[in-house]
Amino acid sequence: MTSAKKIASWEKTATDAIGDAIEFWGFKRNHGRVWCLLYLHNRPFSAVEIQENLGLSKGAVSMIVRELETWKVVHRLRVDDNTAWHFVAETNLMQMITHVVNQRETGVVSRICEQLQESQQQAKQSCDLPEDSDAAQRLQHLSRLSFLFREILNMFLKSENFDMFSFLEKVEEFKHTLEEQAKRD
Amino acid sequence: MTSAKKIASWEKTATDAIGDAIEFWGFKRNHGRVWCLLYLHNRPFSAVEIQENLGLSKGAVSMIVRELETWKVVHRLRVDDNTAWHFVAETNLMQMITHVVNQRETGVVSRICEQLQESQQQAKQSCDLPEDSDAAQRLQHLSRLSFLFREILNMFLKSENFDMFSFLEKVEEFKHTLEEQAKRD
DNA sequence: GTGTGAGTTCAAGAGGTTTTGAACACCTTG
DNA sequence: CAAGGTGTTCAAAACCTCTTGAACTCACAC
Repeated sequence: MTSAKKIASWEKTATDAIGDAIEFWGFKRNHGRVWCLLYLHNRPFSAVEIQENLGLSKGAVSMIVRELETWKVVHRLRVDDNTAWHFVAETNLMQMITHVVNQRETGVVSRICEQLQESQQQAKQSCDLPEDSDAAQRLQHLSRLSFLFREILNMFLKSENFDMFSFLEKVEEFKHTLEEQAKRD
Repeated sequence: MTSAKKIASWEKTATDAIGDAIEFWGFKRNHGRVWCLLYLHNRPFSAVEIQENLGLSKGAVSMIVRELETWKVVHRLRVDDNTAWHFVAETNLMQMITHVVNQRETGVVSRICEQLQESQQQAKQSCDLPEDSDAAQRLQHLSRLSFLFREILNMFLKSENFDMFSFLEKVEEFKHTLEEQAKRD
């Protein structure tokens, strides 16, 4: 509870850096710290070891490693004679990131796409927004932008061979419609 | 204070959607809601109008519009005879996003790059980490990954003509080193 | 059964951020 | 200068998320 026990200075710097990165990204700082500790050592750690190395509480370690497991960035395993669970970090960085992005972003982005479409529907149904009005066009732009993001995400996700070319086309196309809109203002 | 006054149903759906998106992105929900309101109407709004349309307090509107101004996603202007400030949304979506990403991400990503490098330095100086050890290589990988991200960001930022080709090369190169590392495990 | 250690859960607390609203400062006008 | 509308500030309140640590379950050993 008083803080870390055995961790080296360079390890603290690294785990904190990854912790900060991951927190900026919208996860908990300690998710990053725990994963990084395991990744750097590349051997099974018991919950107690994690607790001591990073100065976390028993409960915190229990929750964090389980969350890391559901993101599939940490794996649980038994070590021979030992009765306690041990944990190792996923080491395939690219695959790991792809997987996390998939779980985390896809849902949110899709929901926003749907909400914006719903807004367009509502605007049509209530007659207070002529379909060719300025506002309707702007709403359309937001909606299109959200679809563009979804498309980028999907391309990145099935990115064995990320189709940069059709992607670039889409970006250019979208930029074009934006510029036309800007001229009309 | 009791909530919105005149906003239409479709507007509420849209502003909330953008609010959610922007909040997921790490800003305040109300940043997104205010910007979206202004964007959809495309005319100068006074602080009081914003307050009434979105059901915010006087103080909140004051802070939020000022923050939006510093991000350059909203502009302040006087409207003819009127004594009060009015606000309009930036409408160039792509430019706007690029600009915000620049301000927001660049610093954070660079800081992480530096921290990871510092960790490598510390590891070298204290002799507890042989330079060719497993852990040192992993640390190297993290460091390289952070540089890759910075590179992607920079490319996106000066993306008049985003150089997809050298970008792809870099990604492939990095993937390659990761695969080699994976084999050695 | 009793004891021990591992692991989980959850209510309470700590910590952090956002919003509120009252106080204040500033104009402009009568 | 007094009045009224506008804009800012900031301490307090509301809110939300994360962590703690005690209580509990479970499994195994003696």
